[in-house]
Amino acid sequence: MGRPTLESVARQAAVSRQTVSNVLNAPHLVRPETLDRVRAVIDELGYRPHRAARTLRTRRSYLIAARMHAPEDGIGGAVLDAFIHALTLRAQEREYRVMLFAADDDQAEIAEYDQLLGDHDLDAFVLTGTHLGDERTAWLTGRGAAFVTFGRPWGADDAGHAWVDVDGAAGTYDATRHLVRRGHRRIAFLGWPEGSGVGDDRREGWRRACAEAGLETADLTRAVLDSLPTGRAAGAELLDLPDPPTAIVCVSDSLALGAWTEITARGLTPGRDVSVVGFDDSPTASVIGMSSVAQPVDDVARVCIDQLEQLLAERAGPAGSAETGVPAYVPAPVLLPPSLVVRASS
Amino acid sequence: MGRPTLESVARQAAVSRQTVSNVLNAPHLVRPETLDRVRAVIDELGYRPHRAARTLRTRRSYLIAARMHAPEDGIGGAVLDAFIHALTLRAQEREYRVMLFAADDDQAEIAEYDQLLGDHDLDAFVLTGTHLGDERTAWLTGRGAAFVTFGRPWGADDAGHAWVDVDGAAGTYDATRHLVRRGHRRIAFLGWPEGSGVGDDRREGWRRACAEAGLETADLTRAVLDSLPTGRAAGAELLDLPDPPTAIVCVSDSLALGAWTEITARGLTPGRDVSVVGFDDSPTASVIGMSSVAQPVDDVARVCIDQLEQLLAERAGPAGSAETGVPAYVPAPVLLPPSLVVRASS
DNA sequence: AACGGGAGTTTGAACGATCAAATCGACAGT
DNA sequence: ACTGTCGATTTGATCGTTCAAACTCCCGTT
Repeated sequence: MGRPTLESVARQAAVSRQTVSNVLNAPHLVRPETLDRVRAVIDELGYRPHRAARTLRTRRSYLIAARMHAPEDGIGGAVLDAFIHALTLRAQEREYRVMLFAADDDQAEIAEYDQLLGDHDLDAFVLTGTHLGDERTAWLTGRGAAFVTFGRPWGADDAGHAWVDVDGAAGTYDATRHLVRRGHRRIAFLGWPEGSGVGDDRREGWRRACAEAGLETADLTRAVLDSLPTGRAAGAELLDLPDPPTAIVCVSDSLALGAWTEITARGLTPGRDVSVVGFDDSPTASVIGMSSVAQPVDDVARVCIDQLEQLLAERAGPAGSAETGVPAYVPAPVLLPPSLVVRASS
Repeated sequence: MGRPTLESVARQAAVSRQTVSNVLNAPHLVRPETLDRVRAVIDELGYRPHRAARTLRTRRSYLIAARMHAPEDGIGGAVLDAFIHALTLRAQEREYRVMLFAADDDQAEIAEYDQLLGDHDLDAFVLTGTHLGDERTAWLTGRGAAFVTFGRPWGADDAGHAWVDVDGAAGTYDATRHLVRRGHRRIAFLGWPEGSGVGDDRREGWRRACAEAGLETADLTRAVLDSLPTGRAAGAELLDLPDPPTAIVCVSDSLALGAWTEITARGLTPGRDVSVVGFDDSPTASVIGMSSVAQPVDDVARVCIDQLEQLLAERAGPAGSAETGVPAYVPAPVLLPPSLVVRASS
C-alpha cells in the first residue's frame, strides 16, 4: 500500500529484488526481455529508490555541500550567490543535490565538513574563495573527501586536487587593453593589499597590458581593503595626483563603486572625464552603467560538477582512498576566461 | 577501526544498543548512573548517529528544502539570497540542514517537491514568493508535507498553513509618513499592475498615509512590470505631469532605480529636487544612497524555523496526517514590520 | 509466599537498499 | 555422458538505527 519498494516491484514483475536493483544500477547484467518487463513495472508503480536506504548501504548520498557566504557589503557576494544558484541547477541535472552550510571562517568551515561528512555521508564539497595558506584543502585531502575548489590553489603549483578558476589577470588585461584602444595613456589600478592571490593576479593583468602598450605604471596603483569607503579614498588619492590617471581599472566592483562615488562627487562624469572598470559585474554596476569584468559563473558551476562526477566515478572503481598511499586521480584543472562588459563608464 | 556505531558504544559501555539509543533520544528512560557512563563512552569514541540509518527507520531527514531563485535582474533577488543565507544559519543552529533546488515555475517546483519528498524524505519546505492562485500550498497540504511560507496566503483569509510575512503596507506607510514630515505634499506611488498581492498591499500603505495626511492621490500612481526601464518610463510620466510629484514611493528597488535614473538624466538630484524611496534595500540602493524599506530577513528566517519545529514536533506526537480528517495543527502566522532606511534620496 | 506493577534494560524485527556468494540452465568441448 | 564455463537470476547477510515487545529485578500488597 505505501510507497513501492524494490520488494514490491520484484513481486509484481515476478523477479527478485536484486534483479530489479540490477535493472537500475547494472542493466548490462539483465536479459533484455527481463529489463523491459521490470522497467514497465517500475513505471507503472512509480517506483523510485529510497535514498536513505541506498546511502546506508553504499555510503554515497548524492549530496554536495557548499558554503553560503555572509552577505558582507552585498556587492561582491552577488557573484557567489549566482554561483550557488548555477551549481544547484547543474547538480540537479545530474541527480545530485546541494546542501548548504554557514560558517564564519575557515576553522568553522572545517568543523562543518566534519559534521557533514560524519552525519550525512556527503559525497563532495565545493569550496569557494581559496586563498594563500588555505587549510581547508589539506584537511579534506587528509580525510579522503572529494572536492573541487572554485579558485586556484594559490601558492602551490600542483594542487593535488581538482579546481576551476576564472582567469582574473586576463580580465584586467582585457579591460586595460580596451582602455588603451580608447586612447587612454594613464591607466591606474585600484587593488587589494599585496598577498592575496586573487588580487595580485588581477593587478598583474593590468601591469602586463600597460607594459605591452609602453605605459607608465609607477605610482598609479593603490592597495586597500575591499569596501566602498576605502575605494573612494584611494580613488581620491589617484585623482589628486599631479598627473592624474584618465582611467581606473579596479580589482572589485566595491572599490570601483568607491572610485565612482568620488568621481561623481567631484562633479565629474565617469566614462567622459575619468573611465572606471570594475570586476564581478554586480547588479549595481549594471544599474549605474559601469563597465565591469564578468565571471562566467554558470560555466564554472558546470565544470565543478563535471570534475566532481569524474572524481566520484573514479572513486567507485579503483579504491585509492585515504589509507592507501596511492595518489588519487585528479582531473585536469580548468581556467576560464572572463568577459568584459562595456558600459557607459569606459 | 571504522567509525563508531551504536553497537560499538554499547559494547564499550557494557549495555545494549537500545540503551545507548535511549541515552540520546529518551534520556528520561535511563538510570542516571547508566546515563553518565554511556555518555562518557560516547564522548570518548566520538560517536555520532548516522543520519541515513536514522532516516531509513524514522522517515525523518532533518532536511529542509528551499528554492534558489534565478538571479533575474539582480536587484530584487538579493533579498531572497539573504533570506536563504539566514535560513541556513538558523536551521544549522537547530541541527537541520537546508537543501536547495532550482525550478523555473510553480509546476516545476511542485515536481521537485515530489522528487525531494520521495527520494530524500524531506522534513519540510520553505516557500518564498507566495501569490494569488498559488498551487504549491494546496499540493503540499494534500501530500501532508510540513511547510512554511515566506509570504501571506494572498486571497484566502485563513491559510490553513504556517506563514511569516513582512508588512509591506506598513513599510510604504512609514515611507510616505516620513516624506510628509519632510514637507512633501505631492507624493506619487510607482507600483506593479493590480492583482499582485504584494504590490496591492504596498500601494495600500501609501494610499492610507496620503489619506490620513489629506493628500491628493489621483493620477499620482503608476503601475508597470518590475524592471529598471519600465520604472524609468513611468518615472518620466510622473515628472511630466502638469503638477508633478516631489516624491516617489516605489514598490521595489528596481522601479525606484528606474525613476532614479530618469531623475538624474534630467539633471535633477534625487533627494533635493525629487525624493525617491525604494523597497527591499538592495545593495545598489545602499551604494548610491537611495532610501529604501528593508525587510528583516533574519527575523523571518528565525520565525520560519521556529514554526517548522513546532509543526514537526506536533507531527511526531498526535498523528494528524494526510489520510485522517483531523485538521493539522497550524502555528499562528507572524507578520513582521519592515524598517525604513533613510538615505540622501529623501 | 504469591502477586502485581513499574522502572530499567535487552532482544528480535524492521526500514529499503546493495554486496557477495550461491544457484540454475544452457551450451560447448572432449 | 561428463565436465566446465558463462550468462542470468536468486538468496542470505549487512549497513546503523529505532520500534515493539519481552524480560528482569526490586518493591510494596495482601
